[in-house]
Amino acid sequence: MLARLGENCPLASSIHDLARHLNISIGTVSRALNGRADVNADTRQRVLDAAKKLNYSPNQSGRSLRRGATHSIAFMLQPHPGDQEYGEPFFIPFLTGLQAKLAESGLDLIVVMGAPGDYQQERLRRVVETRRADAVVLAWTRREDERIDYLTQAGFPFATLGRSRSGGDAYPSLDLDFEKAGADAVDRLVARGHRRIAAIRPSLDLNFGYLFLTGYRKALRRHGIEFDPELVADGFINEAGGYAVTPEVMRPKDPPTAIIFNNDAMALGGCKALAEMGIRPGHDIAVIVIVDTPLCRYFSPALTGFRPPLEPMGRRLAEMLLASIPAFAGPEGARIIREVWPLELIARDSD
Amino acid sequence: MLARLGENCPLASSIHDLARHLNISIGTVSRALNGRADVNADTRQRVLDAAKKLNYSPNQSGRSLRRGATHSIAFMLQPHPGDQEYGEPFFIPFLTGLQAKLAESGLDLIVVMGAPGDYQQERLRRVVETRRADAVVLAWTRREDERIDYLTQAGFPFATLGRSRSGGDAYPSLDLDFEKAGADAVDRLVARGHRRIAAIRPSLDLNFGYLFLTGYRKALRRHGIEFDPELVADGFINEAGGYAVTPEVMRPKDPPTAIIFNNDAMALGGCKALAEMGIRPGHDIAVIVIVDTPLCRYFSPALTGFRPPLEPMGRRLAEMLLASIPAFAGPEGARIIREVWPLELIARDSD
DNA sequence: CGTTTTTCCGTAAACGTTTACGAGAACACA
DNA sequence: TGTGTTCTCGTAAACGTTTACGGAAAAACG
Repeated sequence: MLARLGENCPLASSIHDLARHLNISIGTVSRALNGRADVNADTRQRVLDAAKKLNYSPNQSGRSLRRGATHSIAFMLQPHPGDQEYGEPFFIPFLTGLQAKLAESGLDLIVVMGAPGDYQQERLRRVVETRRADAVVLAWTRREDERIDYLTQAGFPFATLGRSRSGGDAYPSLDLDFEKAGADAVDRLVARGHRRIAAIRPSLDLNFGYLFLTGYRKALRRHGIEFDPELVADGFINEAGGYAVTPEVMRPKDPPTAIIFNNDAMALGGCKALAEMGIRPGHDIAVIVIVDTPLCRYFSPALTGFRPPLEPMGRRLAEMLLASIPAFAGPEGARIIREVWPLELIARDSD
Repeated sequence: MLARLGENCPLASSIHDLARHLNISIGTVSRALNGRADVNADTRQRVLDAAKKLNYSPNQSGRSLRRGATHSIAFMLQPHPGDQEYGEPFFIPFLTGLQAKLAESGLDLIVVMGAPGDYQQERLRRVVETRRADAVVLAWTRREDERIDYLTQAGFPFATLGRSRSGGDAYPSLDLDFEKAGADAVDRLVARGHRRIAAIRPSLDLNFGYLFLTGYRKALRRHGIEFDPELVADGFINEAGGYAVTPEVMRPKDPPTAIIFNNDAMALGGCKALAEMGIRPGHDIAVIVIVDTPLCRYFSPALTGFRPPLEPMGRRLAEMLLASIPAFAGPEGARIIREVWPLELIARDSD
């Protein structure tokens, strides 16, 4: 036996209470509430009034059970291994947009926390198997992503923030053009006279790190610069990771004159490491961040980088997810939309 | 009509399927699954085996409906007004601890997003009225908090991260000793020769900002320093807020020689503003942060501050919440626990 | 006025669980 | 053998909805 509402909870009226109060049947009450056509306009109004007066709101469990749908979408939020003290601020604006758009369709957004490290498989199964949500939204996509394989194989609706090679094109996805951003960063640095350009990436198989490096290498080749693996390092995708891994690329002989960091947290940690080595970002070395946040703007020096439009991305991915689900898509039918958004470089003081 | 699972979803077995497969009644299956005593050990094993084989897992809606409990706890996550681009990383480790402890009791943690600005009242009502969760956890407590009034009046179980004057002592709460931290910061600065000490707080009525200022003022008085309201400023609780508001306390005549920031984001924004004024934190002015995060450690200079033990706090608050709910509390019965944890100053380079 | 259509509403089943109740079988005891 | 107890299981109701179905009353039509 688990928690029950207190007896003094004034919000426990059911559809039966309304029916009794109005002396009509529960069927009529339900139809009136759901706006069906076969109910008299007058009785509908009486039901609506009574609902407001008795503070009625539908029991979610009952409704879900009957409808076979929960009216909610789950976002899988995953602390990364190494994030004991600090998390990813990236998602809050994204979730704000996601929830705003979902709310317009009467859907709730729930965020499901996983334990660090298990990469969500277990949590995801739980959400799917207990039918806690009608669809899920995934982030941190990997190149090969077992979550995507699982969901497609299970026939469970989902959408992803980020691309993957898994699952074909059968699901909606929204991603940023990290490949182009990587190339743009190199172009800009080369135009400013740099030839030795390092790259700091998150470890794991995160796809955006892969895409970034692809663009980086292509641009180097285009400029006739030979790729030097010693100038690339992978680390935890947080401050500690950037801090730990940046010294690795600062080779004693022929060190880089510029570093591209894959995200803001790693850049902040990396700049700390540089400072401790007596190297001043923006003066002694150029720094560009691929995925920045306002943190980078308020850093000294303000870091040049690409700002992802997180809130619009959340809204858009919600639209795309809904469009892919037959029950939600309009008369034109369900369709899978995949988008890759451009990333715009914002020049600040660090390069 | 909303989304339904795809037909190829292999996870749709119900208790009836198990019963049919084993040629026994659904009652027995349910009892076996729930570990009740009145079922033969042999049949129980057969049920368990079949459940695994048919990939059974209980339908959450059905269970919730029957039990009158959802087996899940909701955390209300709220983007602040002004957080268009960036969110609060503070909560991820807290949520990690919360979910870890709840999972030990078989409970799910769901995070409910609100829209920025409405301060959750509407979302909260929705969660409570549709009975989406058995209890909720609140953060960002204000001195007078209508959410707390609402929940106590509704008799709905909840716990808070942070204290409030609302609702009496009828609910569990876990807070940090911001008053002592504020005083400790002043003590440390005074011991280092400072007499003009500014304070930057979040606006709104957030209780921890109030507590901090109380400690600050008490310590000033203890040291015989007159309180100067011109050295106190309130702003949005993010980088932009710190950036915007810090110049206000840098009065041309008799400026402060030290600033205490209430949290990490405001401190980072504030340091940016200082840098643009040609004032170097750690050299020209001392800086202390009351609630820091690893960001402060990786900043240059590393900011002196107090680190909240977020993950343990999450675990503890889960324990406290569970202990307050009769259905969960052990034989000793439900009890309300309220705790205030000390905050330890970690000296770094900024003061 | 008789017939057909429309409007409106009540009845009851169903969604997947849990659980109170009772019944049959097996067993113990006198 | 008769009575009482224990073990195990099936039956059925209940949780709060939604909805297919049918029927009564009203309206429309000839």
